[in-house]
Amino acid sequence: MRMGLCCLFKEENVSFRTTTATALSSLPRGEQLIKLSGICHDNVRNLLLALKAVQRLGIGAFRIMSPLFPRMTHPQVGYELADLPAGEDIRHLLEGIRNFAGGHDIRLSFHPDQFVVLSSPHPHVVANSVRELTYQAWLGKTLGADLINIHAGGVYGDKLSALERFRQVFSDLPDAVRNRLTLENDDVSYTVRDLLPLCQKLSIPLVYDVHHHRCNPDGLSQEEATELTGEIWRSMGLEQYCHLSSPRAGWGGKDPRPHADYIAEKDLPFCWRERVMTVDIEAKAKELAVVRLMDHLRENDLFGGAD
DNA sequence: GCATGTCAAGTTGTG
DNA sequence: CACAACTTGACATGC
Repeated sequence: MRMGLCCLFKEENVSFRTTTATALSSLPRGEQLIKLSGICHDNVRNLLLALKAVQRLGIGAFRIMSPLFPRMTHPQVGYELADLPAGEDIRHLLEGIRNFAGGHDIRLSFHPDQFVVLSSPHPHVVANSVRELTYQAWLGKTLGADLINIHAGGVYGDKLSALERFRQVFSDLPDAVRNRLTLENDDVSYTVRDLLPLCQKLSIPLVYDVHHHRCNPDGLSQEEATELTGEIWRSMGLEQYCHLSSPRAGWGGKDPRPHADYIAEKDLPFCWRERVMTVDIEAKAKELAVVRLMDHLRENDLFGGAD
């Protein structure tokens, strides 16, 4: 089992900067680009530090912050790498990051935020989403990240029509996006059972989030969901990807959806142990939570053959 | 200095 | 019907 860290660190001295469109708008274009250049340069240097920390800690996957290059696709203040004073340096660093990740077998992924919705009935929402995905696919190609994972989006009163809209948009996506796109079951709308037919038919890898499955059950057992989603990954020659988290207030609490600082060991599905797969750990204590879970598995000799 | 509210974008469920 | 949640730091504002 390969463990993944999501975006940020608790104790490692790695951080990512951002800026807002409002703050940028008050500057002339030249100063905007200088400011953005500094932020992007810092972020790329920190991404390399992040991967070095991940490698040192024995973590095998890393989810990259979507706004690594903040506001890059914004309609007013958007920009390209070539526009930035440090653009060439940044391009160099990106190449170094790809080599480091590839050389140390660190799997990289992206997880665009909630504004990326391909099933929306509103054309402008879909258009903005495709633009954002195109940016992330370019970044994925440059960095060697093979996965851009999104949710199926809104229901709009009828899941089947929403999924049909998704299917049509999906077929028209640029290759670089379509080759990386994966779908994940969410905690309110789309379950594994909802997504399986679409994913099987279009060969879209399905990221199985067991926490969302527990919050939003669909009649499938965890073993069934693991096997059925795993079959799609296997048929495409890819290592299966799953998500794991624990509820902040426990399973008896008011709302089980907010994530806890650490993973409760009993929340790791039994059938995942010994399985060849990547598991992103979604926990507030970040790398500390990943390391703690890996230590637990190692102490109990539950890590499978790969370790 | 420090505390606080806002920030591009969508959708759902709660109050 | 308005608003928080999803998530985090940067920035502007006001004391």
